[in-house]
Amino acid sequence: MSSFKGSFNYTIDNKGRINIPAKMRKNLAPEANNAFVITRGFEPCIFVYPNDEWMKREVEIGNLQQTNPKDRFFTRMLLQYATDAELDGQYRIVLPKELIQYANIENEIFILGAFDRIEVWNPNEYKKYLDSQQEDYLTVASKVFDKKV
Amino acid sequence: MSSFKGSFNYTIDNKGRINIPAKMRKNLAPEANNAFVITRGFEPCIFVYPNDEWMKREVEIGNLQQTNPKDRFFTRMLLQYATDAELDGQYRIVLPKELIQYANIENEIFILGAFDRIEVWNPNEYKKYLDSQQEDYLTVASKVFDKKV
DNA sequence: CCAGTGGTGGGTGAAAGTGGGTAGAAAATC
DNA sequence: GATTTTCTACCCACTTTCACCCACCACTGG
Repeated sequence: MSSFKGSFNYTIDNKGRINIPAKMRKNLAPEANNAFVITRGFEPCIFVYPNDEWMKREVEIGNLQQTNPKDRFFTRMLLQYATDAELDGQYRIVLPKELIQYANIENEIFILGAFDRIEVWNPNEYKKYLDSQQEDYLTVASKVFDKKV
Repeated sequence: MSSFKGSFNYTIDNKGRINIPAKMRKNLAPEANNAFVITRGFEPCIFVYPNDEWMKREVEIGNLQQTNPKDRFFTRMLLQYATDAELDGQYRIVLPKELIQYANIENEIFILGAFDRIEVWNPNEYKKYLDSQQEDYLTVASKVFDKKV
C-alpha cells in the first residue's frame, strides 16, 4: 500500500512535467509499478493516485448503481478527467494541460502527500484554502490523535 | 512499544542534524526499525515519533472519509509537516529546515522524552512554556497520581 | 589509566531536482 | 495520399543537495 506525507515546493516546466519527490517515491508500493492516475481534485488542485490506490477507487465505482442518476454523474466526473501517467527516466510525470488550468498552476507548485494520493497545488491557492478553514492545527490534531474514550 | 523519558541538552549542527540520546535509543522498539516520523508540535517544538508509534496515528488518518471536506482538511493538516527520517551511522536524524524555523531553534536544543514521542525544543522556548504553565502542573498531576475512586 | 561508548563536526561522491534537444509518432492540412 | 505541423517519449546535461563516511574529543566505567 502506498502512503504519502510531507510537502514540497517544486516547479513545473513548460512541458507540464513535475518531479515526484524522492521521499514519496520511497513510499510508493511496488504494486503501483511506477504508474499513476491523474485526475481532478475536489478543491482547485490535482490528485495523483498511484496505480494500486486507484484500483481501489475503481472497485468502488464498480459498486455504484449505474441506474441511479447521481451515481452516474459521479462516475462521469471522476473518470472524465482521469489520465494514466508513468514516471519518465527522471522520475517525472506529465500533467494534462486541462488540469493545470483547472488548478490555476503557473510555475511554482506545492506538492502535498495526502495519505493515499499526492496533491499538486498552486502555492497561492493552497494558502487561500488554508485561510478559508476555521480550525487550527492544534484542534485538528487533538481530534484525530487523542485517545478515544 | 517505544516509550521515552528524561531530558537532554544537546546541540544541532549546521546541517540540521541532532543526535538521538543513547538512553532513548535503548527504549526504541525494534519494530521502529530505527526510523522516525518528524512533525510539527502543538507548541513551538518538533515532535519525533518512532515509526511504530506513528503507524498508530496513521491508522486514525486512514479512518477519515476523503469525500468529507473536513476530513480532507484534517488529512492535509496532519500530513503536511510530516517527514520520514532514519538514523545515520552516528545515530542522528536530520530535522527539516521548515520545522527548525517553526520551533525557533538555533544552536542549542532541549530534547524531551514524552512517552510515545520525542520532543525537540529551543531551550528558551521551553522555559517560556514552563513559566506560562507552572500553575497547571498540580492539576494534571492529581489526574495521574491520585487514587481513583 | 586505558578502552569503549557517546556526542559533535566536516568532506565528498552519488542522488535529486531542473532544463532543454531531438527523432519518431500522431494529427492536421492540403 | 502526400506533406506539413504538432506532440511527446526518450535522451543528455547541468547544478544543488544530501547520505554516507571518516575523524576527533569527552566522558565514564572498569
